[in-house]
Amino acid sequence: MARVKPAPRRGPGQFRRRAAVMTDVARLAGVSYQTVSRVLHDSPDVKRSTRDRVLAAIQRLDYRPNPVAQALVTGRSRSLGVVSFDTTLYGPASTLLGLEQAAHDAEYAVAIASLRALNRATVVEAVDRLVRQGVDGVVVVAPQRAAVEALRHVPQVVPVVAVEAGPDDSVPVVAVDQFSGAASATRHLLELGHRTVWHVAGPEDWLEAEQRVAGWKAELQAAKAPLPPLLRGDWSARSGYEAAQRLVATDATAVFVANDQMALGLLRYLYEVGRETPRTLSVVGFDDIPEAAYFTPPLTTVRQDFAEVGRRCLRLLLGQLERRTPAYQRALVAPELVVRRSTAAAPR
Amino acid sequence: MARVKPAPRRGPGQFRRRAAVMTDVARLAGVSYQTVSRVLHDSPDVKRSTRDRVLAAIQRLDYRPNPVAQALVTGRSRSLGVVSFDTTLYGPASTLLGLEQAAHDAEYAVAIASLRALNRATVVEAVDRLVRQGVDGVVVVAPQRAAVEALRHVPQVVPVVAVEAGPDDSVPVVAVDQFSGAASATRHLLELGHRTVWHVAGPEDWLEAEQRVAGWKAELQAAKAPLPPLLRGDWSARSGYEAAQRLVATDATAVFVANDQMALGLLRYLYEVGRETPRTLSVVGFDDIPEAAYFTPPLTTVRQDFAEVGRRCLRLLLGQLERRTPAYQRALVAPELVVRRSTAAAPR
DNA sequence: CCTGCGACTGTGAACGTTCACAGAAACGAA
DNA sequence: TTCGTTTCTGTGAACGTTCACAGTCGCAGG
Repeated sequence: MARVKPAPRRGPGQFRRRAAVMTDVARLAGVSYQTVSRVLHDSPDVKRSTRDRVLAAIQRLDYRPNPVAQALVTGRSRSLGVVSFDTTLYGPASTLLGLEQAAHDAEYAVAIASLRALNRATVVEAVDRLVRQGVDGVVVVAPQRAAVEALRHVPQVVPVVAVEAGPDDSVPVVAVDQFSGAASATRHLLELGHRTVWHVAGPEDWLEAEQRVAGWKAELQAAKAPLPPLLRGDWSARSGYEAAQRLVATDATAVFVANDQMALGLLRYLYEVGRETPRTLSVVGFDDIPEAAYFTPPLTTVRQDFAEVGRRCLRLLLGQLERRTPAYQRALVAPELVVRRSTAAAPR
Repeated sequence: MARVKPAPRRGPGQFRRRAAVMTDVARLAGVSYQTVSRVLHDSPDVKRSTRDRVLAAIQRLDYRPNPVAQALVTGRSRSLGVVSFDTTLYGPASTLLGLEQAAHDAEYAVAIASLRALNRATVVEAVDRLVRQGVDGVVVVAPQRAAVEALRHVPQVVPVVAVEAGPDDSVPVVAVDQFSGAASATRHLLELGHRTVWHVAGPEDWLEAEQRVAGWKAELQAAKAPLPPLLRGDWSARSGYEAAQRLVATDATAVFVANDQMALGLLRYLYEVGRETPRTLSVVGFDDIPEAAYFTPPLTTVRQDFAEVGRRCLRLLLGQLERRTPAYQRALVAPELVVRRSTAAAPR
């Protein structure tokens, strides 16, 4: 609980009045700097009265230890690096947010490095940059195959955990269970009586996209439903719009779209050509972006708890940091189907 | 250009092989650490041959200066702090991204601090946290009145610049010109022959919302159009949906909505009640989120160049950093009207 | 009265840099 | 030869902490 100080009003141009350091506190309290340090780390062997004097001096001078100096001597900075690809997308942005808040609670600082392009070199460079900056651990939020691939080539000088990295064991991973999410979306449509379910997938190099494809396929197989050809998009609304053009030429009555943006584009096309949703075609999305409830019609979708993903990442990282040994684990966060009005019973 | 090194494959559990430090380089090159330091800062007075030897040693040992040590001794960390409120929103997320990339180009690291709640105490605490962490400057991306208000109470130990802070002079500000954006949206509708334009505003405590209201009002006045009552939302699609309910009870033929999400909700309601857009009601949004082009109908909106905002912030901050004196300036980024299909000539 | 021990406190060095200065070569000029 | 310059290079201290150790003090036991 950092106390908020009363904000000395100063004229312009006067930055950086020298802050109190440990020796200042020591002098004021009439002890050595070491004793101050001991009080700070509440070491048991400081006499009660001494501790109180030191504490008073700290208060009086508004002393706060210099984290840079601490980092230099301990080799630990209490800071984490996050490398991410496009934090403008809802998923990565939410994960980053969850992570930052979890880190804050654990008193860790967060530094970011965003990638302009995604490939081995950029990922390695970004991690390297963060490590040199002195972070204690790195989280890579880059759910593309290329990122995971790149992770294998990141020198392991510091613990690394990946987010949404698919089934790869080279690094600990935290992910939403895309497979089960896709399966439940598919199952929902099947249970509404649709003979089968089409799928508009995300780009092949995105592991989440592939996991969703797998979940969809597995569920169809389990239900012995025919497997329609796969349609591909690139996550954008535009690509959903285009997928819809192909879709309306088929006898599809239900489609599971790999994210909400594409579902939006698809809905848009359906509307343009007068195909009523959900009467003639049921649509399920994925992500549950805040706008999904206001699509036309409100979108049935699969919600991912990104904040939880952030928290789990931190937990994994901290775990590694403490025992100084990498934990090859996977943490899976369960997604949740949110039924709205874009899905209905199959037409007959 | 950080060279990417070949990634030594190491077994699990072996973090942190000691990295080379300056004395290692010095020893290998047969010079003193000071000479190495000089080469690093390319000081003119190092003999050519010595420089080459040092450079070779640096290369050989893959030496990189330790930024923590540098920060300790120079008092500068080449890092920036960004405090932001909700980076899940498109605007803040894009600004953050632009900022990070600009910082990266200037070889500055970026640390983030996100606020869970927005008030004086949280803003002050966040800035304070970043400063203690050792950042050289802080950017506050929190376009609410409370944030700006809070900024006045932030101890000025370090340069601070605000994003979208409205017309307040206590701190340098970078902002998109909301006023002119709103004016051009309004003008567009007026030029289509609408008698007047309604407005669904954002929350009162958001300065951008107020600026947009002002721009809208000014344009109506300039055109001597009647001023309809103001409708308020909270940026969410839900609130746009609710505003629409009030709107359809009026004779409005054109509405300027303060952001795209609310416009989406509004569009949704209009559709539900069978009010055709744009035939009976023209709608303009604000932001141009990536999905806007896929709304039903594709949304006419005002695009904000957030990346540019990020770049300008950095420039301002760096300026202050160099001349050690705060610059009370405002940098205004021009927005751009993007006409799509949600606007049409007034019905007659 | 000394010794030993626990409780507490202080000192010196280290972390990896930069800064301010001092020192050594090299070289031409007196 | 000696000196003064110029050019280059090295030394010591500092930044603000922590770590490992070495005190000092009071008091009980022999």
